[in-house]
Amino acid sequence: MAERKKEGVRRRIGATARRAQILRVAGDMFTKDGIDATSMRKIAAKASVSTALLYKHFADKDALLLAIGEGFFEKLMRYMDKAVEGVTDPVKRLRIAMHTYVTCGLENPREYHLTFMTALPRLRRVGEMKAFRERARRGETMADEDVMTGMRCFARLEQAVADVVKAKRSRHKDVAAMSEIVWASGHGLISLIITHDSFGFTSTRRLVDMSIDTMLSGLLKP
Amino acid sequence: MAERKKEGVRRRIGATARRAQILRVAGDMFTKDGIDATSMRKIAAKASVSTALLYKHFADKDALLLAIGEGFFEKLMRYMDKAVEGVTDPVKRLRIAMHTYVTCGLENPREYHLTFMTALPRLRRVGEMKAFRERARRGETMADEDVMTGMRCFARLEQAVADVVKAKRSRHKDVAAMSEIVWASGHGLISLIITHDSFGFTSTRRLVDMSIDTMLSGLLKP
DNA sequence: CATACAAGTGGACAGTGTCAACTTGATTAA
DNA sequence: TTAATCAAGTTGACACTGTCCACTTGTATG
Repeated sequence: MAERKKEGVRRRIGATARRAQILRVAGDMFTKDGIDATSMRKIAAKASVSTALLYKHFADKDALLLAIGEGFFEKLMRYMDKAVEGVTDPVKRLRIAMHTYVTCGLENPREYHLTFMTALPRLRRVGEMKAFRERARRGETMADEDVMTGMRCFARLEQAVADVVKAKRSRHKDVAAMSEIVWASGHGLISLIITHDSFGFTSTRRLVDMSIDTMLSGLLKP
Repeated sequence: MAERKKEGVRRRIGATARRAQILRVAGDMFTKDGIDATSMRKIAAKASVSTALLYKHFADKDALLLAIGEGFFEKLMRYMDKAVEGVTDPVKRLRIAMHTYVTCGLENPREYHLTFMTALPRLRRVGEMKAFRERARRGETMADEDVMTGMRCFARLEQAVADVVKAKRSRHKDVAAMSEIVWASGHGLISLIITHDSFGFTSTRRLVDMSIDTMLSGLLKP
């Protein structure tokens, strides 16, 4: 056996390392070329690995997508934690949290799009939701974990809102509702800007500032 | 030739009628089963027509999706026009316009998802945008027309905002920016509610009302 | 009746997600 | 050293996809 195939060599690097490598490669390709244009075969080729191996690490293409989204959630959370660090005034904290969320989305449009406008909707999409729920019920640990980072991310925002309420600076007291509203306005702003870029009558900077100001003066006591 | 094939009979119904029929069938299937699960072949089968015929009426699958979105824009516009009819107070008009937009989105989640969260992003998606722009430049009348209804829809909102500004009831005077903010908050609310339905701490009704109230009290003079 | 054109079809091409069945490399136990 | 074991990796197939060229057919008009 002096000779051996050049292609098809099995370089073993360990399961977790391979998983990370696949995530890196796939993430790059999805964000650069789009989801539909990035096939499992192409990902496998770029990772110098067989297509079937992808399916040993991820249940299907959507699961891969979702795992990439996870990464962005964590990035976002690090951003937000760092930004509010040391700021004590609750209103300022909330303003900074909102600003950071929007900025992070606008600065990483491809990742934001992938995570909040494609990966999650893909799972929740009407007609696929039921399948997803059943899959989760059948206990594929993946599901719980994946939803969690998103939850923890939202919890940060909720905490900021709760602090404002506790300081009696807000008009209402319903922390959950207020948080959802704040998130919605930020999310709407990001998704409209990064997809309908032809609506650029107003500079992005001004739009973001105005939006956050408007939201805050609507929420806070006069 | 006494005998003739049962399958493959060519029933001619005219180009516009066929186009409408295809749109109807495809719209139903896309909203019911999702985009990926609805193939061109399945659409063709349900419309009792050959697959190739679909491509005589629509350049590709995305064009078909976009045309369906068009239909929803028109529906939305009719809703909004009817809702503000006869209302003279500009602030009330704006509130009603916002409410109608959100309600329409929530009541037609599949169509909204298709139009604002899939069809348009599909074209604008990073990496495909360039191709779309080139296609448009090569003068495929379709493109201009399709963008237009969306524009006209947004123009309605802008008019409502402009009236509020004209009546000197608003804090700011930048109509374009205000309109974009208002749209963003509504869009964010709809898309979060229809995809992340597990965030149902707050009732949808309350969330919508609170969101619009907050937005308005942020925009209007105290 | 011939002709011309719109409306419609068949079948192929290259590519897709997925997975059962198999092979290989490294680590342990005798 | 050798045998056994099991995770890590591959081959090759299946049924399907979007797309489109070359062709046929219906119908209205001169």
